[in-house]
Amino acid sequence: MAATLHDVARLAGVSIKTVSNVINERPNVGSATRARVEAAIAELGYTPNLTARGLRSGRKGAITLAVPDLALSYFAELAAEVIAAAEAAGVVVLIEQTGGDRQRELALLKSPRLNMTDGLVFSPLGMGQEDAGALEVAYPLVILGERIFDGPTDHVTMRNVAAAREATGYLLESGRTRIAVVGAHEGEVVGSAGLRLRGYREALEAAGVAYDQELIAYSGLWHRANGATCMRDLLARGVEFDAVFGLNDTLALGAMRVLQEAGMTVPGDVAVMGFDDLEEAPYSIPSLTTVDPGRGWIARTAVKTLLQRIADGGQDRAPETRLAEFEIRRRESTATA
Amino acid sequence: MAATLHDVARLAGVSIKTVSNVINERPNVGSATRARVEAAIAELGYTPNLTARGLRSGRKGAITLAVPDLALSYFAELAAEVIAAAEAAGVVVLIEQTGGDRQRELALLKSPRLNMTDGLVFSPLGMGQEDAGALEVAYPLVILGERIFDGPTDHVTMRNVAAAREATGYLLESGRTRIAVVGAHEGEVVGSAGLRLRGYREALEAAGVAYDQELIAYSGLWHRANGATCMRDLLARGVEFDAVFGLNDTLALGAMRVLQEAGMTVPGDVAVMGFDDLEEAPYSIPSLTTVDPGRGWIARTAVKTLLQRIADGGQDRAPETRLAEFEIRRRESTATA
DNA sequence: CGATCAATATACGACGTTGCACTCCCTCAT
DNA sequence: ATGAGGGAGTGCAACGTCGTATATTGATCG
Repeated sequence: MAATLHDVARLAGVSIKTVSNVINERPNVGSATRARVEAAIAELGYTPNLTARGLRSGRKGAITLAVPDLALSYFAELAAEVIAAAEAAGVVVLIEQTGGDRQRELALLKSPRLNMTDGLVFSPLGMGQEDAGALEVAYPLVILGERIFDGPTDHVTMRNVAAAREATGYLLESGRTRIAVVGAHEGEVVGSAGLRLRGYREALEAAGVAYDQELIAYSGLWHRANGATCMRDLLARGVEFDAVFGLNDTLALGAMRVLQEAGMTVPGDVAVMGFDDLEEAPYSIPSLTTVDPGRGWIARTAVKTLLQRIADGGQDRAPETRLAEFEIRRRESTATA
Repeated sequence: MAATLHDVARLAGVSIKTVSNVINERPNVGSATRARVEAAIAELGYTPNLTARGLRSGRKGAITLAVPDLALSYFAELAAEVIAAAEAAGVVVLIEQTGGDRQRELALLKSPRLNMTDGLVFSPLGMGQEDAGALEVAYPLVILGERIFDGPTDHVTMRNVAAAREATGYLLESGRTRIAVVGAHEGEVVGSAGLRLRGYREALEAAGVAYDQELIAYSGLWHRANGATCMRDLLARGVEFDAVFGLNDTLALGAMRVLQEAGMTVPGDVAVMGFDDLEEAPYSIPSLTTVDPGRGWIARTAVKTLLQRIADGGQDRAPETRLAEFEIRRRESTATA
């Protein structure tokens, strides 16, 4: 059995409350007493029971991170940074996977499991603007991503429209005019797909290039396989293009593979642009030009914001939206001759 | 404030214990009473306080998974499967990252944070056989990987030697005789690198091909960049080879990129074999032949074994080692003309 | 019709911790 | 000498749940 405060108190010859005070570094403990208590703690190998502490104090020292799926690189890298940021603040992270399924996401928001932690960083994928009401919850919540705006909670996200506009603009400037899009979602307005497509259209418009519906390839989940499928579809339809904008890196890499299979050269025949700046982007062949959306900043800010809310307790400050800065990472896949 | 058993009991006009009995589906609750209690639960939106339950019962319904880094694809995909398996058993997963650092790993094993969960699935990377003693801990522990054998705990792992032998054998059978190895660890005997290299040597021996030290490229962490570096090193040294065995997929992909940069064709000039069967392996160019080491099975088995130990309580059954089956996934990177 | 028994429901305390309110005693200014 | 001030340490209660022991009820049986 693990030692308790009682055991330590008995050994040190003080009250259990004094031991508690030593552990929590409170004032009003004499240095001799403190030393005695610390010796007893060391001797018994005492560690505080975090469950009991959580019950008594209401603080658990843990947060939940909910993402669609850790097998999707973007979310794995995001999770890695969230865990690191939380650890730096002395907090642990519990991870839930929703599969990007709206029902599971809505269920998660009401799950009793959440009361195991002090708050939630939530990256929804299936929910939409119409579900904003479901974010009205009793615990601290920070949402990520671009499925819901102006919700009742803090929101940390990236500048999708501006970044996609700049990415597209970069392709246009380097002389490409027929830019295919891979991974669009039919009819979507908000959501990463919708917003990035909007940035794409804005850039075309600014450059006076006509938007051509033919160039848009639609897909479901942003898996590599779907990027490949989109590209096969474009090729099968015989659409002419000299550049591809993958709405994320995974799609871009899948598409690039098919392009090369089909005998086209990148960037010679076709330039390829991604979005996310995954760890693998510099190592594809050719290396992938992409948008670094500020993932690390997003993770750190989400954690900081959530912990702030938790520390604030019940006070209702107005919800805030925080936007990460982005940057185009120029690599080989868009090089000009 | 969230409702408690007391609130429900008051509303339903029964004792708090009866409510508890309803929630825990115990017998000896009349159906009329049960209905009344359930109505009260619904009306108040009561959910059990898991912290209090954890304190009282000693079961928290959560496990910890400790891995080096979620940004490493192998561990991200492993974590995804561990979480899925745990969820199926109604258990949540808390993730710790150790950075593969021996000190942090040792510290984690003694961390008070672990008492927030019921047990640990631990994938060490920095610890070695000499640290086996540190695995003697008071909580249920299942270890993964190949850093420590015959330790005091359950162990779930893959058949590294056999799989590497078969992978190498496959290259030999398809006519390759000068097989470079990427990602070896100098002097390592256990550990994935050491074991896979041993499998490689065994296959060479079985085929009567001499082991050539020149063909082995060493690296630290199995990042893509290190695969690239190894390959640059091999090319710089002017070593002749007609195949590359990357000790994992990430290394193989990094190496393959450099090969192609250098103007060599895969699999024409050089065949490339990986290990892990990452989600991206089928989508590289060319698609990567690799060893599927049974990651899903490992995740499920680790969770099942841990939950079994937890359910068993203090009984000390002898520790067991469970080995996953592997399979070679034949793809383009090793095709023969 | 009273005794017996199972089914149903309850009361009490404990899990290990921390917040609050308290006592004691020493110091220091008046 | 007196009282204010505050450092040091204590005791009690409570967080919300569940296990154990016990009380109550109604049904069954000889």
